[in-house]
Amino acid sequence: MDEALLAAQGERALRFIPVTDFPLLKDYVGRGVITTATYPARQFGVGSAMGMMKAARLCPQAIVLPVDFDEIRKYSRLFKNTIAEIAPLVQDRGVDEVYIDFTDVPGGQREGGRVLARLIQKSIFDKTGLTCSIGVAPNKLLAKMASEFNKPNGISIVHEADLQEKIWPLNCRKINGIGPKAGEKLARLNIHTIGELATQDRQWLIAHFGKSTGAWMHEVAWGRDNSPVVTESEPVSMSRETTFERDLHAVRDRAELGAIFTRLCGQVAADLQRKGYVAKTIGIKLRYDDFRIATRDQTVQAYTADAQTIRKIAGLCLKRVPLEQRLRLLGVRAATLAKIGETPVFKENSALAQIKSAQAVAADPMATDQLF
DNA sequence: TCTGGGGTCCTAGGACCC
DNA sequence: TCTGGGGTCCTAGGACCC
Repeated sequence: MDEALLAAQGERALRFIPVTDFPLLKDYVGRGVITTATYPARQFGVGSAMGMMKAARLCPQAIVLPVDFDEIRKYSRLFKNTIAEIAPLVQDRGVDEVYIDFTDVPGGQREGGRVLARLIQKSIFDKTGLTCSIGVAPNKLLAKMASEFNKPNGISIVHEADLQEKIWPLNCRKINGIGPKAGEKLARLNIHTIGELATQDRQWLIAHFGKSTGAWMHEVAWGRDNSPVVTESEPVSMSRETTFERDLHAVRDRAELGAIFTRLCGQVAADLQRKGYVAKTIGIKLRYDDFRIATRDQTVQAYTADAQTIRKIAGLCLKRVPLEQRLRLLGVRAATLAKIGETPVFKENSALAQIKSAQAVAADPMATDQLF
C-alpha cells in the first residue's frame, strides 16, 4: 500500500472539569440534550444527542456538567495543531475529528501506519491530556469506520483485503452518510449489513434510492471512496439559533421574541465581521412546538454584514411564514458569502456581458450609477 | 420524557435568459 | 399555432454529520 489515510477522534473532552457542585441528572431542570457522556455513563445507555429527561430515567445518578465552549475550542485547536505539526494534510471534521493524508509523511508507512498513529496519540496526550482513537485505511470511508473499532484510545488498521471480514458484517448505519432515514428504508428492503448492501445490483439500488445515492451506496458497500482530504474550504453559511426555555407565541410573547430576534441578527453580523465575510442571502428558521420546521430566505443585491440590515431582511422573511402556532426555536442565517473586499461586481463576468452592461448604461444616462 | 447548535450537501420547482 | 432545450439563480425542505 503506497497510500494511507487516517481518521482521529477526540474523547473525554470534559476530563478536567471538577465534578463537585453540579446537579445529578435526576435533579436537572430545563430542556436540552446530552452533548457527550463518559464511558461509565454510556454503560447505562446514555449518549450524545439524547434528551435530558430520557437520560435522567436511564441514569439518574449521573452528574451533569456544563459545557464550556471556549475551553472545548481551545483543546480542539491544540488537538488539530498537534496533528498538523506531524502530518500537515489535515481535513477538519468538526471539533474533535479530522482526516489525515499521511501518504507523504516520512516514516508514515512503518508497520502499516501504526507507528505514526502511536506518535500522534502520544503527542496529543502530552499536549492535552486527551485520548483519541485512530483508524488507518486506504481511504476516508474505511478510515472513519476503522476509527470506531477500538475505542477508547485505540488504533485500528483496515486493508482493502479486510473488507469481507471486518466491514461487511457491520450494519449499514455504520457508513458515514447513511443516517436514520436511509437506514430505515434499507431495513424495510431487508438489507441490514454492508455485505447485504454489496450484493445488491447497482441498477436496483439506483431504482430505489436515485441515481446519485444509489450509485454511491454501491460504491461504499465495496469499500470504494476516492474523495480527497480537503485541507482548505470557504464557509457556505453562518447562522445562530436558539431554543427558548418555554415555547413562545408571536403575538403573546412579541416583545421577548423581538429581543431574541434582534440578538440573533447581531450575533450573525458579529460572526461575519469577525471572520471577514459579507452575505447576500439572509434567512430565518423556526421550529414550531410540534417540531415542524419552516425556513424562509431572501437574496438581496448588496452584500452586508450589518446587524440592522440583516435584521431588516430577516424581518421581511418572518412576515412570509405562518405565525399562529407557538415556537420553540428561532434562527437567523447568512449565506451566499463573499470575503469582505472581494465581492463580485458583475454576476456575469464575460466580456460580452460587460459590453452589454456598458451599452445599457450608455443608452440610459440615468443609469450611470450602476457602474458603482 | 421528548428531541441543541452549527454546519454541508442534495433535490426539486419556478423564473428567466439564450 | 405550437413547440424546444440548456443553463443559472433563487427558494424551501430535508437528510446527515459532529
